[in-house]
Amino acid sequence: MSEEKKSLNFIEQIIEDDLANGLSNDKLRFRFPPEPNGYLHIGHAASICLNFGLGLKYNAPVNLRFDDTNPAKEEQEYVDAIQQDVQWLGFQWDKVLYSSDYFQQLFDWAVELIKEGKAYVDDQTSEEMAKQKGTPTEVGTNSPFRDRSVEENLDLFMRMKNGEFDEGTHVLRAKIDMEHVNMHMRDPIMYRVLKKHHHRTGNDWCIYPMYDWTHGESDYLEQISHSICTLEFKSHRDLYDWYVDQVYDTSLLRPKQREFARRNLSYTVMSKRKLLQLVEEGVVNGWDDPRMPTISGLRRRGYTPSAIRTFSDTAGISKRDNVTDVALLEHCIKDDLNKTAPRVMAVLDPVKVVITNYPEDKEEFLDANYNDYAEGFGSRPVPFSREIYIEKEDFREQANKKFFRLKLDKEVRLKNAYIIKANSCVKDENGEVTEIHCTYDEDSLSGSGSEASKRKVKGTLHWVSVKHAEKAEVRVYDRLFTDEAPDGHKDKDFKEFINPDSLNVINAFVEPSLKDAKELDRFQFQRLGYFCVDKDTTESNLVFNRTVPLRDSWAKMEK
RNA sequence: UGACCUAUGGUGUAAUGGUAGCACUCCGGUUUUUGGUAUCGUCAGUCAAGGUUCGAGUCCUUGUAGGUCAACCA
Repeated sequence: MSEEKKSLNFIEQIIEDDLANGLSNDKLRFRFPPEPNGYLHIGHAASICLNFGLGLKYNAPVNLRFDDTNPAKEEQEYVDAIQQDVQWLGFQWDKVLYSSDYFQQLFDWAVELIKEGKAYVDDQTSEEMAKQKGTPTEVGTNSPFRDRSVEENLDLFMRMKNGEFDEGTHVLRAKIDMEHVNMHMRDPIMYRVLKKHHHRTGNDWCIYPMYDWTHGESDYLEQISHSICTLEFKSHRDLYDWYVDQVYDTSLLRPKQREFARRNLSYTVMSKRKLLQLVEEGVVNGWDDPRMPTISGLRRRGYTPSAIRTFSDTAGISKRDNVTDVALLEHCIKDDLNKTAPRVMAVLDPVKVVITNYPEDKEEFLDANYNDYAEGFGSRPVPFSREIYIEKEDFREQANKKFFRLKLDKEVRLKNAYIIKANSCVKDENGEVTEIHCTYDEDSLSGSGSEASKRKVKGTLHWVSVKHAEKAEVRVYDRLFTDEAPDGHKDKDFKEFINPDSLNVINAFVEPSLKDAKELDRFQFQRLGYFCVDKDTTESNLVFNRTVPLRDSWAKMEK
């Protein structure tokens, strides 16, 4: 066995360097810090796989920490969904924690900062403060309240905490440097008044800490060694370090923030705000609509955790902007399902075939493997009778040699059954073929071992017996957007690129063995693609989602 | 007219001063009772210009292009 040397990504490189410089392996600790204000998507999966993957690689704990400092947007529903998604992806956290666990500690530290003259209460409006903030190219100016006495600041901050002030009237600010080249260092807000009910702390607080003040301190409290986030937080790093330095005890580990590029996928959008918009405006049917790039949407669509993990690993991480081809994601799920999904037969666009030399009331149950090319899948009986359905596109009255499906006077193999020959067809007033009359070769049954069964016939078709067929609703999905980067246009709104045909609902016929299939059972519909049972399935209505179609070289040739 | 980050085939990523590799996509061959799978192969890349070096995708300089930063969001 040759040991394949796998190169390290740049985050692993940083960790290896830290280890080489004396950080002991047992100090390694990571966290995944979602804000519970929306559902997780495939971009988050990159972060989840990265952080939990590092935990696995270095045998280090990984916390799931909800960054819940803004009660105006956050809800328990999201907390629950996020936990479910992380677990479904196959990862095990060390602890579930909440930034809100640290509200008291954060408050106490804030009081210390005030006492040290490093924080002050500002009474201005946000507009006034924005004006003083300057711009990236112009320095800011000091607030008139910047030099209040410690006593006054302490008194005001207590009154903020006690609910004496209305929202928007007072904030606590760190006193850093209004002329700093990094705007985040220009006296950032630490606390604002928010008289909102919090999903965990209820009405205990009416002041809430801001992200920057909370995040680094939370990392420090949990002794996170490497706090990994996305690139847009790069310029927050100065502040992160400044805040940590205010409370840092040198006997403890000092966490460090490092940033990587968020993962984008072609033909979709990845911002929570935009996804929420699609949900709220009814473009899709909820966060778990199978067209959504959310984890729950992909799950419902039929994706497996393993495929998503493989995708994340294969796509890798770096620090440059990217748009990963959705074909890579599709490749990962096809590759997984090809190895795991049983093969069954379903006809999505049926036309009736009558086998004229097959007895009227005869029926047979043919043994059909769930997978002809792999062990362990077993088989099931598939009913055959005089009338069957095949796909409309699998028949042509006449066609050239390249079309090796059913055509008049030519033969094809019916998968798991007999070789048939088309003799004639019936058409309606529009010239549409409504029925095809065939004869079958009685000795040609698949697997019978007879001479006739071994005959080489170019085409093989899938089919379903008419009188045994189960009706099923099949939801055929296409990409949600027609543009590769729908939100990459400065002059156009992403919604202008919504694909009007992203959902096609079909009344199909499936083989009877599928009658008892359960939610999330995954199958390959022979020659068509991979499908899974949707949660909308009821006793009387079987519903399948098309996860992804099979590669179709014939369709490409036809173009 | 600032600071910071990033530039490698169509896409995503390796190469840690020493043969530019892998995966996906595309295209073609072989196999095939799925026009699937498998397998073999083709096309295709270091942003530019200087410099350092025996040797530069990698280091330096200067450009160019893209991105980020001015929420009481995270």
